[in-house]
Amino acid sequence: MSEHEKSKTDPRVLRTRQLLKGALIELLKETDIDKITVNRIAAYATINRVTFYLHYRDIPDMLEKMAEEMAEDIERAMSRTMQEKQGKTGDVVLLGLLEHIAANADFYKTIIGSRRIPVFHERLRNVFIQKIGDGMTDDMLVKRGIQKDVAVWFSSAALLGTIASWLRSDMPYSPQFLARQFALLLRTEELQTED
Amino acid sequence: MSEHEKSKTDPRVLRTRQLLKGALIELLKETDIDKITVNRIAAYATINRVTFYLHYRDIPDMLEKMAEEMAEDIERAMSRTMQEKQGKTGDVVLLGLLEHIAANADFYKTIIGSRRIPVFHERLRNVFIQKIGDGMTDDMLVKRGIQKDVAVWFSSAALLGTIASWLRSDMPYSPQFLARQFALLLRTEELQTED
DNA sequence: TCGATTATCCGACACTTTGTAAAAAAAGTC
DNA sequence: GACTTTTTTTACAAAGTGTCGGATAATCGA
Repeated sequence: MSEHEKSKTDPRVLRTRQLLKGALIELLKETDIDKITVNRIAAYATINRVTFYLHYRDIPDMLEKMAEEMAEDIERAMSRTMQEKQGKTGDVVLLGLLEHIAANADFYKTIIGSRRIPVFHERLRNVFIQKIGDGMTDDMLVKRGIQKDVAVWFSSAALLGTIASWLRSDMPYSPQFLARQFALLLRTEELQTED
Repeated sequence: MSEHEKSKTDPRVLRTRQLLKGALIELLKETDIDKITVNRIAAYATINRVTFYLHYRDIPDMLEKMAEEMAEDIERAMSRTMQEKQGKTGDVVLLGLLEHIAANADFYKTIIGSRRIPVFHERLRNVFIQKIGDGMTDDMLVKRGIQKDVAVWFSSAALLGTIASWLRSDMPYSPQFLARQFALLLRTEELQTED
């Protein structure tokens, strides 16, 4: 999906990791995570099984590293739209996020849409929690009697879960529409315009 | 946690399953799910390993059955408060749900608070999706320009995720307080006072 | 281009886990 | 106490795991 290791890295390790990660993604499309073994990943990637252990400790370790890369991609996508369309706040970041996911739908559908790989959800939720926590001013909540941490839990879970459901049902709505729905449901607009 | 098999069932199978389920819960408190084997469950439960296979196909199957039992408990807890305090709608069900979880916090903290066992989240989300979908009237949303399925995705994910975070941080708020926070965040109140 | 370095492949090893089988022992039912 | 059902015991084949050491191949630097 993206080039994380720039130059300097031996092209052989690049190729190997690409093949292994690609193999895992493909296997995840047809098989449950529990049934996936190092054997099968290596076989699908046409890489020797021993070579796998030169790059990852085990499958959970591999998933963690892939989740980390995903988080970097996501954060990059969000900060990019921040720079492009400065002035507007939250909504634009959200739109950029959804557009990035839609653009790589094939990838995200398998790892986020799938219900059985918690690492990616976990990692993504942390990104959301941080972003949302940063963007949430106290006075937005206090006057409504809402506790900040509860609001952060709530919003990040809602965001993550809605995206997952959206992916699972093959994205019947456009990123623009969904971003608008979020705004309505979280009533960010009224809070911004009011008093 | 609760007695699902009433009489009629051989006390030996009751005892065995209780021991096995208890062992799994205990192991989940100290070990990651990936590291738990049938061997260790049986050993902890002081049950022969072969006996495990007389009750469950494998560990995922065992988790599924436990998730199903949890769902029954949850639904029972919700419909119970429905009967007790008739008249009031949504909020009371929510309160009953949170109180039930708080009462069995030890159990729910390990299976819902834990980030690594998707089955329970999955099963619980389905309960929420159904309940919320049933209780949501179209005109509650249409006039706000919100799509129903999006609202259901959003609310159930928010509910599930917030409960998970609440459990993870050792329930710093009372069920009453949290139920109120939900009402504020979902602005169900304004919607209920109408018609 | 050549030599040095580094990554991958190959065969092999000990170990754990899995799921199943058949028969004996134990516990529950009537 | 006889009968049924569950659990235990022992055993087995198959598969997966993680790690060697050495051979082979690809890459890098000069």
